[in-house]
Order: sequence, then C-alpha cells, then structure tokens
Amino acid sequence: MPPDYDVMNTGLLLYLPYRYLEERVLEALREQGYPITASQARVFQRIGPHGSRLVDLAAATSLTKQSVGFLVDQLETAGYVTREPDARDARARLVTITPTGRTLVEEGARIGAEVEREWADLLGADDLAQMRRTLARLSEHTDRHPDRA
Amino acid sequence: MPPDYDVMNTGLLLYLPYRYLEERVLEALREQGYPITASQARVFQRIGPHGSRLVDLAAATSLTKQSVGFLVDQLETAGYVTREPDARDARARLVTITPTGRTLVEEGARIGAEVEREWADLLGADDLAQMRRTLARLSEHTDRHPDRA
DNA sequence: AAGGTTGGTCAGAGTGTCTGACCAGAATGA
DNA sequence: TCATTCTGGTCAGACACTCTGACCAACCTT
Repeated sequence: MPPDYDVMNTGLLLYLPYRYLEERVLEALREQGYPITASQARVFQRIGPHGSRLVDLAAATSLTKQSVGFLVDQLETAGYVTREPDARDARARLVTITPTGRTLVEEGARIGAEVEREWADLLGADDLAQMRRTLARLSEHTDRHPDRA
Repeated sequence: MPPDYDVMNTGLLLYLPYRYLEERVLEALREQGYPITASQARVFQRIGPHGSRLVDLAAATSLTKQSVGFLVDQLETAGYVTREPDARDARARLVTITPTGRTLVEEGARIGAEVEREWADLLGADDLAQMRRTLARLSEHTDRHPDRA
C-alpha cells in the first residue's frame, strides 16, 4: 500500500522533492565530469557573484565556520573555487568561483531547469509557478541567516 | 543585501523551509525531554502503525539497510522503538514504536502543527493548502521508494 | 532437497559536522 | 595611542552518519 501523500506531514512533502532534485542534479553533474557532493554543493551554491567570506557562508548554510572551511578545502582541491585575499579586510579571504566552477554552475542550472520542466509537465506550469511563489515567501521567513554576497 | 528568493533555485526554496521546520521540531522535542537527531527522526517518521521491516525503512528513506540498522539501534537504546519478531517471516523483525515513541510522535505532530499555523498566518491558509496539494502531487512523483507500512 | 533470493547483522572505512582552543587583524574608546 | 574587545579564520580532536563487502539464516522456487 503506497503512502497517502495528502495527509503526510509538510516536512516530508518538502523533503521528498528536494532530495529528488538534488540527486538528479548531482548524478548528472558527476556523469558529466563535475563531481560534487551534496554538502559541497550546499555551500557552493551560496557563494556570491563576487566571492563570499567563510563566515557568511557558514551563516547562510547554518553550518559552523570549521565545517564550511572543510568543505571549501575540498571545493578548492577540486578546482571549483579559490581563496582570494579580501582587499577590505586582511584577516578575511574571499571564496571565489573559478571558471571551472562557473561551468559547473551553468551545468547545474541547466539540469535543474530540465527537472523543473518535467515538474511543469506533471503539475502544470501555473501550479508550479504558484508553488514557487509561495515557497519564495516562505523561504524569506524561514531563512534565518540571509547571506550578504 | 538579502538574497532574492523569487529567482532562487527551486531546490533551495524547498530546502530552506524544510530545514527550518525540522530544526524547530527537533529543538522543541529536545527541550521537552525527547531528544532525537534528524537522521533518527527521518527513519522514525517512516515506521508504519503496525511496525516496519528494516529493508522497507531503508527503501523509504533511500538509505542502506546497514545505515538504518545503525539508526534503529539508537532509537531502540533511546526507548522509542523495539524490534518485535515478525509472525510472517522468521528472518524479519518489525521495528515497532513504543508508548514513549508514540508520545514523541504526538509531541512532534503538535509542534509541527504549531509551525504550520505560523505559516498559515504568514501565507494565508488557502495558499498554504494549495502549496501542500501541489507538493503532495509532486511527492508522489519524486518518492522513488514508497514504503509498504 | 538444491539453488537462488531476501532480511538482517558484523566489520571496517570514509565523510561530514561539531566543540574547544587558538591566532592575527580590525574596531572601539579612554 | 594603545589596551581591550570583537571578528575571520585555522588547527586538533571527537562524534555522528553513511557506505561497501562479507556473511548467515530463513524463505521461495523448482
């Protein structure tokens, strides 16, 4: 007997599509030669266009700065980011996306869009757009640590 | 500059409220003397009313049976579940919720409902319900391993 | 009854995350 | 100015989670 999604708790209802999308994107990226783990991607995703500082990434992801440091090390080794000095603060370093990293971003976006197209087919474009709008409003409220890119 | 949620990718839009809800519920449970980790809770949540087998929990959570076994050990130690023999299959054992576990379920549901009320205030009850319906349809599609409770 | 399949455990490795301690540069204010 | 406090980042160590591989016992099929 399959579960009854209508009565399922909202957390699971959010989690199931989230994980599905994440897995689809990560799988496809790996196949295309851009391997990245979910944890790495969750940090990578929050890097701003002009680079971000470690502490800001930590806040945005709700991880400790040590954990983010650990993941940024890996992203750096993989060639997706570099740590540039921050002209404004000699203590800080800006985690910055490399050209390779930028390709990864684009590929990820492309695959994400592909999944989203499937979802639009399934749900109807209007319902999907409506859901996205509601989720955006909700995210504004539930994002405890908006980042300063 | 705060992020622009409207253009944010759908994955993050799903993830942010998901994690918020999870954290709120887990925090409150801990304060009330029912400590449980996110990983444990994700397994616990999938246990059916008449108990579930390890392999089914593994399928439902997309974890390996070893990982689920590891987490069920902890849930058992914490007193939330027991492993009962399965009358239908001598190999199998049914992971079953104890009375304490049931209290945890109820408390969790209560807190979840509280957060959901906040969301209803924020979004309007109609929009929330609409979002839930769309998410339910989406979950049906994105749940690769529906469990058999 | 033999052979394959399935539910579960044991053992070991790798990854992710945390807390605590620490350092160097920045910001504050007497 | 310079002592104090605050902040960005790293190092070290511990714990939590998840995986792969090997294995056993019970089930199912023929």
